[in-house]
Amino acid sequence: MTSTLGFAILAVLARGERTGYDLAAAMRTPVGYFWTAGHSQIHAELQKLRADGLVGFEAEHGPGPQGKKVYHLTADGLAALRAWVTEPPRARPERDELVLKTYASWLAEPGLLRRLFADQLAMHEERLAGYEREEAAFGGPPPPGDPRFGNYATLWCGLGYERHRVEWCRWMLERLSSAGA
Amino acid sequence: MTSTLGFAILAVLARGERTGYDLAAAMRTPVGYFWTAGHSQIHAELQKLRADGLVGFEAEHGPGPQGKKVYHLTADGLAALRAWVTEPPRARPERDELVLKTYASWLAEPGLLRRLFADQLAMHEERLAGYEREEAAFGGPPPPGDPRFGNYATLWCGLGYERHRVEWCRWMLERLSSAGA
DNA sequence: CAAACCATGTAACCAGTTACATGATTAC
DNA sequence: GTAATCATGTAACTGGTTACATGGTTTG
Repeated sequence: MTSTLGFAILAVLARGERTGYDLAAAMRTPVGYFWTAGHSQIHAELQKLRADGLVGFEAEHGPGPQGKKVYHLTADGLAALRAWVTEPPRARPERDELVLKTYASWLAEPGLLRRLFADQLAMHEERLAGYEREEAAFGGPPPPGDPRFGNYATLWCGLGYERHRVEWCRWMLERLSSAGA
Repeated sequence: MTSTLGFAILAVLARGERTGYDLAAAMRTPVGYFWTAGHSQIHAELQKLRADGLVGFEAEHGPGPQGKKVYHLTADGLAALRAWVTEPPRARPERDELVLKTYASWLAEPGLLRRLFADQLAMHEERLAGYEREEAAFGGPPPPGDPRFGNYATLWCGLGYERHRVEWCRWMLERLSSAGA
């Protein structure tokens, strides 16, 4: 029973062999935009994946007390990843603290509330601008089948999400202003 | 150090006294759209909130081996909730399994992938239609300061989110169709 | 030679889920 | 009377975070 984190690791490894350290870096950027994990979790998961025969490694001489291990997908690992990709995602409960605050926002001081949403708006506008720069660097979507299609399609999702968030923050600020201080 | 779940409970209690059972129901609908918890977690959290003096309860005779406890906010609880509402939300790591699958989608069979996104599209269209019906029932936003403002504003966020998701699924399907197979 | 980076691992803790356990009240 | 609902709690487990622990390699 491979966990979602396990598949996240397999998905990175499908693009080329990596050390645990490299995987941790990938789990910050770009995979961190939709799935994250610290290095301690990654090393533990790699041991499980290895026990299940989904990854293997070559030990190399390198830094640290244990040297380094370069992990790669096995044939079984690739097959498991391929099968997982098109299966419907397990529904996870939503958890959005800003929306929860919004639910209780009728209790808040209007000035402080406007400040909260103005800050959130600025943050999402900044992220959006960053994604737009990234998108421009692509110059159009790569074809499905190209690994870069995965990067582009997730970026496109991020663009849509940030736009939605920006619009919602602006809508909130309008509502909060029109009702006076 | 009250947890976010603690504030979710306080936010519900701010609208009126409730039993743990009632709180669990609220954590399914409507709060469940942005924060969820099972009843076991809620009872445990209520004990902590009580130890911190943020809630109190009246024991009543009722069903079950322990009777029932009707919880209410204390003055401290209301103050803590008010202070929390306008503080910036703690950044949580994103975890979106569908986007992770998308990242690995270059490996997938095109037909199965189209099926995945068609199903997701149908699901989000259905949710969107439901939210639109709810929105129509409001007949415009209540003023901030009205508890119903909280409900309306979170609903508006949900509407935007579902629209974004619908658009992204459609974009994916277009990309996947134009590339043949 | 010092700091930053590369590299792997364990342990303790916290949050959240699922399963177990009990039993009164209400509606049919 | 029986089933659904109301009602509260504990225990075991899983996933994830933070802190602890070690030490080699590279760059300035």
